[in-house]
Amino acid sequence: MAKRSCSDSLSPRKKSRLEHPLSIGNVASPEAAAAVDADPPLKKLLRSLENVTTAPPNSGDAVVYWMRMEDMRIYDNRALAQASVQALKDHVPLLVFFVLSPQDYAAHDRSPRRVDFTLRNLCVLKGSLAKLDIPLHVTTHASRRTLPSYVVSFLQSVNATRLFANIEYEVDELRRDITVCNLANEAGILPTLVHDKLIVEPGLLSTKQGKPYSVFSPFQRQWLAAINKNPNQYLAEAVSPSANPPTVRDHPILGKMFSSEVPSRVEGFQCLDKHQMAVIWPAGMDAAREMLRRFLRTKSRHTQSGLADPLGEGAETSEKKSRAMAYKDDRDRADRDSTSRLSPYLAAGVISSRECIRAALELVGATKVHTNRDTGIGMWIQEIAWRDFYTHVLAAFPRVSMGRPFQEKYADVQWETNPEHFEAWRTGRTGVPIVDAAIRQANTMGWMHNRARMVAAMYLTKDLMIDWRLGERVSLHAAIIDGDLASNNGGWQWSASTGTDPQPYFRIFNPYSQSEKADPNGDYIRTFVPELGTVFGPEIHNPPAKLADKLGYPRPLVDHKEARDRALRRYKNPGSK
DNA sequence: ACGATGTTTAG
DNA sequence: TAAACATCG
Repeated sequence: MAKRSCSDSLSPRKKSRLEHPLSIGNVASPEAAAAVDADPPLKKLLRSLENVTTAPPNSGDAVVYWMRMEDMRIYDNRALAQASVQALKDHVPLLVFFVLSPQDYAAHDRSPRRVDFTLRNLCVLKGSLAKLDIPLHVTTHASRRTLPSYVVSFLQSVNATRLFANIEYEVDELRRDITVCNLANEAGILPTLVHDKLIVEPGLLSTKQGKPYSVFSPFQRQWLAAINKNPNQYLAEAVSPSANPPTVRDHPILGKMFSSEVPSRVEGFQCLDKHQMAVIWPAGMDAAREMLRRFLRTKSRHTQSGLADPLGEGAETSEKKSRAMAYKDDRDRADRDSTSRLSPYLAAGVISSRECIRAALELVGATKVHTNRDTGIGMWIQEIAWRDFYTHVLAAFPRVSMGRPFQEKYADVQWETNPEHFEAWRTGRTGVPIVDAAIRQANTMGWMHNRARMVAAMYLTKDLMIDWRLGERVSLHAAIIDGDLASNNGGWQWSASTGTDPQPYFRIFNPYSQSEKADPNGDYIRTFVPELGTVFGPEIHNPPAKLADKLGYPRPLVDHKEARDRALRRYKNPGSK
């Protein structure tokens, strides 16, 4: 069973496993959580970088860019850009290094699909880098504990002078990188870690009291102001890496790396529908850019079934609204190809969010970033702001990823522990069509429409009253190809009302009215819930028991109104039944 | 990034 | 009479 993130940081005494027949993983004690928040690992990393004492080395055989599973691209990649500039300056070749770390993937509940997506992207990158005579060396290292020393001995084995990497903001990754920096420093290798994932780096924005933002709206205001004040800083494209001198291929160690293979699998992460995933989510920057172009430039097209055709070209549009332009009105429609579908690419860093914003601004001829015009583009840029926000929250309040609710007052909310209910939710057999369609979409596509995510998550946490942490783990672990710890955690805590959302606990979706809005004709439901494939009337949103029985579709597990009252009761008075 | 319910308004 | 709006949870 996978362990929860950061578990190894807690003393065994302070580990408290909630009494729960369903494993939600380890939950940090309030004291441990407070301690991590008081001095977040990101600050520690930045401090240890300041303390690096190594003098810039002037001889060696390589500058190394260590690519990780969240920055898998060559273009607009800050660490890679800096590494390349430095390599050129130092007259040494640039080497790209990647370590597959199965224990980390297990600890972070990565899905086999996500791991497979990583491998597929590595294959594409290997070829693209080779064209620049840059070797990509991919290895597997089983033990996450010894990974830092493994990385540093690799650096020594290629006689590296410098190490470049983009910062990963998860707690375990930050702690790993602190150790790597210290070890590299001791070994005389100069480490450089840079902010790259977000438009605005974590820690930069703060309230008038100097505290990190914990509410989205004011965060977004500041976020926009910062970007518009200095767009060149925040939206600039990082320089593309220069080619190595071709003589690198003669180097006894680096030369061999051109012919080494990217592993085809990672032990314990067998992806059973590799081929289908490769069709829906092709790897590589070209695929990501094509996805972006489709969103910005084409009008959505729907298949006969009503399911948005994930690979359909769409109609190139000049006058008609593109999908991006229609985003404001269409984004809550689960039955349409209404969203960009870029999340797998953004999560893996195959495309940068900077590039997304640049392309969106260019489309509407705007020079300022805004989120409130009626072009649709503004609403889409807001989604990128949410992405930044949740990583800022994770960086400033790392306990949210250690099993703690952002709002501690909800730490004692009583959760139901019915394993049959959880199993029904996980497999898409809750008897609520929109919820089941959502879950089954994730199980078949590795991806879920954003509105469907909210509806499905809200149903688990408020109707079934099952712990959000279980949903958080399972959604990443089982099916989803686009898992990002910060966004996933933020989304789940939003759904569970334990998060940063200042709206009170009574934000409870009515799954049936949500269904009518997200899927007015039932196309989405019929596509993913074949039992209901012959139901065309409005009853598809909530099939009468007789009809459900006849079609072999399950009856609802709970009555929504009763469940709603139960949730209201429990949140009003955490600890009560 | 809400829902249920009651009240007002447009037609 | 239904859609829009306001209020409260």
